Amino acid sequence: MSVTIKDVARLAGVSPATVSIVLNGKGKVSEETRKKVEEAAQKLGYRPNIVARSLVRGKTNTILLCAFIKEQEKLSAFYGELINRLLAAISREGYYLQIVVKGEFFNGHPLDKREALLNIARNSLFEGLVVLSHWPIHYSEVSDLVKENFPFVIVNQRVEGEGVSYVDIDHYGGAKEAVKYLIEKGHRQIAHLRGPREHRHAEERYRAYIDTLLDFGIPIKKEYVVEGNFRRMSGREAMEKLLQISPLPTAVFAANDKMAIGALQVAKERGIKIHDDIAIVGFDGIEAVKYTDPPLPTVEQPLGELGKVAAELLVESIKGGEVKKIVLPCRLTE
Amino acid sequence: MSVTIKDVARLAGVSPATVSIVLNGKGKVSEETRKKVEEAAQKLGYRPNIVARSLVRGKTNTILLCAFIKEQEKLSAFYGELINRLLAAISREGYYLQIVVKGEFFNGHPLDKREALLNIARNSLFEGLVVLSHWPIHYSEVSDLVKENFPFVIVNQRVEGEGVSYVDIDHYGGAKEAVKYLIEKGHRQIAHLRGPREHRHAEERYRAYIDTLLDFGIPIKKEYVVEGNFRRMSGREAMEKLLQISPLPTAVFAANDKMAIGALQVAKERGIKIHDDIAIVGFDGIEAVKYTDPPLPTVEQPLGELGKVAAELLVESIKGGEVKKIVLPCRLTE
DNA sequence: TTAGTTTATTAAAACGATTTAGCTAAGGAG
DNA sequence: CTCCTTAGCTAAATCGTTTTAATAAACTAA
Repeated sequence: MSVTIKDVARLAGVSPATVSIVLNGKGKVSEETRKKVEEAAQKLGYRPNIVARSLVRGKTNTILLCAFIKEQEKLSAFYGELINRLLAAISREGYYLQIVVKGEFFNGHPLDKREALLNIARNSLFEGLVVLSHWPIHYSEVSDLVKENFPFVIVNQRVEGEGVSYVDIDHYGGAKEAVKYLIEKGHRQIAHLRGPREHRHAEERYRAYIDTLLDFGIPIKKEYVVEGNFRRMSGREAMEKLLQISPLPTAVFAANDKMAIGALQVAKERGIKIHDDIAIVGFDGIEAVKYTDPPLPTVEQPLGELGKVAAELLVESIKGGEVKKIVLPCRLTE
Repeated sequence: MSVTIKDVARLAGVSPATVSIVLNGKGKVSEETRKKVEEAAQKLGYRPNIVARSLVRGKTNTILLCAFIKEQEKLSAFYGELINRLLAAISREGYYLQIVVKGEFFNGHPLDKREALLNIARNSLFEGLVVLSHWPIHYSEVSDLVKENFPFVIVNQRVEGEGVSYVDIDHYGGAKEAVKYLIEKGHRQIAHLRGPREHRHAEERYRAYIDTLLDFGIPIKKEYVVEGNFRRMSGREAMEKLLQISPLPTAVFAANDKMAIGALQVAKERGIKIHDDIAIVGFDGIEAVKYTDPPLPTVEQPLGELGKVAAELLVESIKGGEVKKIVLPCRLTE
């Protein structure tokens, strides 16, 4: 079938061992045999079988990205940038990337949280594991990995405890920036269009909203906080509720960009001038807010950075370095 | 180190062969040994080493996605949906996905077009190859794959000739839809904001623009065609040029959404009413056009479908089925 | 009883590389 | 001349499975 090291050896008139030595550049060989081997390999178009190499070396140089995200969610719409940078960073270190998404098939059956991590690790196929999750992860779900000393890094969640590396985004800090920005623009009647209660990020952004108002001595108005579900339509509905309150808020901090866009649409339909009458600021940094009229300020999540740092942490962990817990700041863009 | 089949065999008091037979469900074993083996495997938490299995079986069940795209481009911004569906479809068939992007490292050195395809194929690591490319691919670049009978499918480009499967999008047809839509709305002064000359898709969309006008007996005005580079800013510049022409066009067909958005912005700044004074329609179906004011009609590229069909073609090809050339229609959404 | 068949199990080969340990020949030191 | 070193090469073991062919035991049929 395909060309093996034996074929090269035969053609070059040497042993397979010699071929291996020449092609891997280890050990000593005479200039003459080196040439013979290289020519033979060239002529036959020989490529080493990576599987065989992996078996004997005991490593595949592949890392696995396990994405636990909602089905409907596009892995890439949001995490595309993350994957790009992750891929770039690990490929530079000589690793390959394999991706598996929750609900999809791995080793025969659909990947689901519990069973997966440990099995995959034990599988011994991968050098390391990147765990990207939308839902909080409990220490017990990764303690086996820690025990086996299997390199992994958690992305987008924080898991305290020994032996765990993670990189997460500072939603609290980012949200504080957003609210501060509005306050510094002179707003005092600031509403918050919050995300679902069960969503950790929504909760953090909400906390930041409350804390920042308190920091500046601005009284909290309960009716200024309306809950949405992160989708545009819920932003519309929430905005409609807000517009019935008097005094009208002069600013809205939306917990994500989609809801901010919904709010903007309703406001415009009512003839309310964005920025002048009501300021709106979102969160996430999706592309669409650049193209609304007017464009909306937003708190940009450093998703690319997330991928890059995840790669760095993982590679360090593979090399036996220490685990690290990193929280990346986000910044507000207008 | 890790648990091997020998460990299981020893604990169960049988030979490794028996363990393999039990765990793979082939061959006959007594109920008694089956139990012993299963218990031992369970107890030790045994997982077969996939690398070893792959070596002996001669297949890794992994397919490789080779993305030849521009560096700055986000693999995922545009192709996210594609990858999602591709991944879903192949994982259902029991295959894993590995991704490598142009410019990133593969097997030691940065992946670049020529060398790559054949080498990778010969590598024997992968069951099949999905080639996603932004640039036209010449038959000679894949003829080696054809010769070696290595399963592959080309996505986003058309390569005529024997032994080649591809799935592409009907840019010409989609663009025709767009122009027809404008004509049916009563427009006769239709401008075209075309993409760069060297870009195949831009060229096809341009051809469709010309052909459709001719079909309807509408005279072509050379000055109504302005070239941009697919970026928003060039859409702005082009629109500014168009607005100096008299008679003013009453409609603009932009070769992509970003340019359409740029055009929209300029028009709005000049106080021109979109739809009433000037209709604009874009191409691509990016999310942002849903949130402009007003939202723009666009020709949606079925990127998810592209991924799904690619997977189907590839799997069929792996199974020894015949090659197919498929062109997917796009549809206009308002 | 004997030959033939079926059943349950396993020894050993294979997959294709890498790596270890050893061998030969040549060169150098005494 | 002998001993030691070194350079250059290779035979054979190894990685962890799967699979083939063989074996032993048990059962069937005549």
